[in-house]
Amino acid sequence: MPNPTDALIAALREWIEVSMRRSMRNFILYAKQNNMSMSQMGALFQIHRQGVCSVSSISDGLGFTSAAASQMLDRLVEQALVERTEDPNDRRAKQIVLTDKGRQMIQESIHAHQNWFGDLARALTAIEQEEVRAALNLLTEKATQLDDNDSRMPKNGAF
Amino acid sequence: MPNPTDALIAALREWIEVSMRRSMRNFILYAKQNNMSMSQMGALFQIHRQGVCSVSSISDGLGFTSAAASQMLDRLVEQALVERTEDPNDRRAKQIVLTDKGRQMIQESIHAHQNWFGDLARALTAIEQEEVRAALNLLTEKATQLDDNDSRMPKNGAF
DNA sequence: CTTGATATTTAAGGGCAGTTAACTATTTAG
DNA sequence: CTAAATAGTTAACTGCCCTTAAATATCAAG
Repeated sequence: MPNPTDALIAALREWIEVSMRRSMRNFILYAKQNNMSMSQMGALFQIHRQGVCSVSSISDGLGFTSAAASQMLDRLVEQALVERTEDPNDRRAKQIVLTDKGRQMIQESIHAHQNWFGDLARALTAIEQEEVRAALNLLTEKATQLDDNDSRMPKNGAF
Repeated sequence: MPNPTDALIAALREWIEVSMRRSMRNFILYAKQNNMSMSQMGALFQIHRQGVCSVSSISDGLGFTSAAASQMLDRLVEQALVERTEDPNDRRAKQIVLTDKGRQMIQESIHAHQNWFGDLARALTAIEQEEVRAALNLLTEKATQLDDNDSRMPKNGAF
């Protein structure tokens, strides 16, 4: 006996299943074409979200040791995707930022996993488009509020 | 000058960004806790979607060689997550199916990345829940039709 | 100034992912 | 029946991911 909330949860589940499959497929394809691992893409997104960050905030966000992050950064620096400079406020720490090339890779990967949105939008009538847009904006708003209140969802999370 | 379609695409982009981040974070966490790589989880989902499948359909779906798939299946069989038996119709081929343990892992991973849906649904009024549910069902329906017509989105895709 | 904590790096090593190449077994086509 | 194609496995190898342990440099507190 599904109440309205359960019905909505079921709808979320179905939509996330189909949308995740499409988006992840394109995203993984893009990563593979550019010889990037999931961890590397995760690190890039993490840095993108934070703007400037430390080695340990990357390792914390991705859930592995700072030694691993340091080594992965070696490879990202070598590919000129990120820059690693000394933090002037604390000379033990490093400041990690994306290079232009790194930012471009982020943008391309986002575009790659969203390249089917146009087809989907055009499959809807103008009225449907407006209704769906309103619903999605509402969901996004509430989910963002959840993020803000949720200790399990730190600002520095990758993806 | 955003027309309605562009506005919808923007709404999709925002929602997918926030929902993917939450869902993927939980999914990756679950995989890590069970010592599973992304490739292994992808293979498991692929087998789950197809019910019964061959080694080469897995390697095709995930985009690598059949040798790699064969080796990965060794590890999944060893963990008792999948079963590999001879195909009675074609004795060159193997039939790959999930074990109960494999199915359970799929279910748990889905539950892990959807454990925030309830919080989100309860943040909406009853009327909003119904509107959002209708919009999501519409999106799911149209996206599924896209899948059916889209050669880039084969049935056997992982994720 | 010394002691202890913090941030990062380096070194060594285990394990998985994925490749190519060679091989076996089976099926299909002529 | 034979030749070619197909399905999968195995072996050898490369490279990345990630770990622990130890080292370096800096900062912070007394």
